[in-house]
Amino acid sequence: MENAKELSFENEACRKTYWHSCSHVMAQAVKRLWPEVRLAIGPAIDGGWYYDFQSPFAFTAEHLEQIEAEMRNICKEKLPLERFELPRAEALAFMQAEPFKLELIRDLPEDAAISFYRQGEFVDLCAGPHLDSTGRIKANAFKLTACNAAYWRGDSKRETLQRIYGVAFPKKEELDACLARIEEAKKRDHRRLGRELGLFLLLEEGPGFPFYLPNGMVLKNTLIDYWREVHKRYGYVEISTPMMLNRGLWERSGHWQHYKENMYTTVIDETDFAIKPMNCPGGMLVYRAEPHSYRDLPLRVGELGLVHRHELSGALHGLFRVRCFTQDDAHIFMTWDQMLDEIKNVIRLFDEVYSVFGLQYQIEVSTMPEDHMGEVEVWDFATETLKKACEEMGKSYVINEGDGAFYGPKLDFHISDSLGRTWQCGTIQLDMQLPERFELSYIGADGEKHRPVMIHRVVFGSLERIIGVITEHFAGAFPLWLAPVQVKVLPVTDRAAAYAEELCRALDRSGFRAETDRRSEKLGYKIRQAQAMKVPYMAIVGDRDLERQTVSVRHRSGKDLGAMSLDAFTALLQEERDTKAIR
RNA sequence: GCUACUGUGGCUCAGUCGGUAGAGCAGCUGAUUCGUAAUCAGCAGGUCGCCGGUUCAAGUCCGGCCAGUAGCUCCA
Repeated sequence: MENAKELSFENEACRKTYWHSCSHVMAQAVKRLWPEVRLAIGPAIDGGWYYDFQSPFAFTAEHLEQIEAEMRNICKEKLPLERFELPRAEALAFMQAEPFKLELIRDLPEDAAISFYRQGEFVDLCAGPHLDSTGRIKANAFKLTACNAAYWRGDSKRETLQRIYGVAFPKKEELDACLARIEEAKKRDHRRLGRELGLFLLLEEGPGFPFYLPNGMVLKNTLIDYWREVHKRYGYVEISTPMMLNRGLWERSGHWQHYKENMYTTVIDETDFAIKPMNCPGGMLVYRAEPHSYRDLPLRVGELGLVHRHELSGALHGLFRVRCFTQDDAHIFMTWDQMLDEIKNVIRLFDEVYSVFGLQYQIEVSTMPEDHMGEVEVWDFATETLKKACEEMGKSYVINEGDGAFYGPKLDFHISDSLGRTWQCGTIQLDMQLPERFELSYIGADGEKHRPVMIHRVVFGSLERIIGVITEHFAGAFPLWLAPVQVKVLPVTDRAAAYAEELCRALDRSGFRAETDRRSEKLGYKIRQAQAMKVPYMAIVGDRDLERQTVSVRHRSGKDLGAMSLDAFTALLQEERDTKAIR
C-alpha cells in the first residue's frame, strides 16, 4: 500500500484531491468541537482549500489552533473515507440538520445520484474524489491560514458565512517554505514600501485618492515617458479628453443607465455632469469630430486618462484598487479585416512592455456573457479572432467562459510577479457597441459609409496598479532606469563635500538622478540609509578619491565595484539605464 | 456595501484593576571628520481617529460615525 510520501503533488488533480480531503477533515474537526456549527461548502482552490461555516460565534486565531489540533487527531485516527449514494428523498432526510446542504441537494437535477463521503462519525455531501484515509494527510504539514467572511453562494444579499482557509503539503519543509513566502510578501507590501520609499500617500481625507510624493512622481513620469516612446513606435497618436462631460454623453454611451452608482456627478448651470469613469466616450467624440477614410485605419488613439470611480469602500486596497487612477488607455478603430493583425500587434506591444519588467503572463479569453448585446455570429467571429491572434503569436490561453463584457469578448493578461502572485493588468476588449451608439463611420474604398470595429486596451491597466505591482515585484529595488534616485553621492568627510557636490552636478548633467548626503554622519550610517531607500548606486568619495579624482562605487547588492573615474562610472550607468537592465 | 478585527507623536510599539501619556527610530541643535548597513549628547514633538454617553475621574467602559486591515461582492 502506498504511503503519503508517494502521493504525487505534481499534478493538479492530485493536489486538489488532497486539499479537498483536508477540507473534510477540517469540517469534521469543527463539528466535533462545536456541533451547532452549520456546514456550507468546502472546495479545494488554487494553493489549498476553504470551508464555509455558519456559526453563532466568530472564529478567532485561538479557535483555528483548536481546530488544527483536532485535525491532527483525525489524521492519526486514520479514518477511511467511504463513498455512498442515496436517493434524493433519503438524502434530504439524511441532511435535514444542515440547511445549506439541503439547498444544494434541492438544486441538483431530479435524477442525479446524490453522493456522500463518510469518515468516522462525519458525513458530507460531496461528489469527490477523495483520499482513501485521513491518515494520508501529513499531520505536521498543514496550516489554517485565515478566517474571513464570505457570502453564501457568493451572493451579497444572502447569509454571511465564515470561511476558514487552509494550506497543506506532503512535506513539512514545503509548508515552511510556503509560510516563508507569505512573510516575504508582507515585507514587499507596496503600501509599506510606498511610505518607506516616499512614493505615495493615502490619507483619510481622500479615501482611495492617492497623493504622489516626489519619488513616486519620478517613477510615474518615467513610466509615462517609456509608455509614450513605445506607443509612438507602434503607431499610436495621443489625445486627452475632458475629465467631466454632460449627462447626454453618458446617456448615449450607456454609462448613465448602467454605471451611475460608480460615477461622481454634479450639476452645473442646471445641467447634470459626470466625472469620467472611463475614457472611451470622450474618445468616440474625438473620432466622430471629423470624417475618416479607410486609409486612416487602423487608427490607434492613446490616452493617459485620469478616471474616477466610486468603488465600494471595502474594495479599496493600496494602489491596486483606488477611486482615482490613470488608465494607459487606447482605442483602436479598424475594419473587420484588420482585426486579427491589429490584435497581434497589441499582443506584440504587451510582450515587449512586460518583458522589460521581467514579468510573465497568462492570457485568459473571456467569452460571451449571458447578459450581452449584439448577434451571436458577430460574437463568435470576434472570439475566434482573439483566439487565433493568440495562437498565431504562439501564446497559450485559458478560456474564461461567459466572463466577457456585455459589449464584446476580451483577452485579459494576468501578470505573475517574482513571488508567483498574479495580477490583472493588461486587457484587450473588443467593442461592437460603442461604434454603433456613436454612429461612427469611415468611408470605404467603395465610397460607402461603413461602421468600424473598436478595441479598448490597456497595458499597465493603470499607472497606479502597475506601480503597485512593480514595487512588490522588485521589492522596492527598482531597476536603474526607474529608480527615483539613481546615485547617492556619499562624502566620507567634509573635506570631500565640495568634490561630492561637483560629482553630483556632473551626473545630473549626464542625465542621472543623483543626490548628495552631506550630513556629518559616518559613512556606514549614510550607506545604511541609502540601502534602506534601495538606491542602486552609492558613489563614495573620500580623501583617496579626492586625490586621485576617482569615485568608489558600491552597488545596493553590497558589491564593492572599487574606485573608477567619473567617465567610467557614467559609462557603466549609461549602459545599465539604456538597456533597462534589471540588477 | 457585508462579516470580523484594528485606530496612542512622521514610523514601530508600551500603557496592567478607569486616576488627565512612555520608549526606540526618524527630526532639530551641538560636538565628532570617522572609508562600505546605525558616533555621542541635548532638544522638540501627542487635545490617545471623531462625536456623544456612563463616571468625582476615560487612551482605558458603552453607543454612533470616520478611516484602515483580511476576505466576500466588484474590478484597471
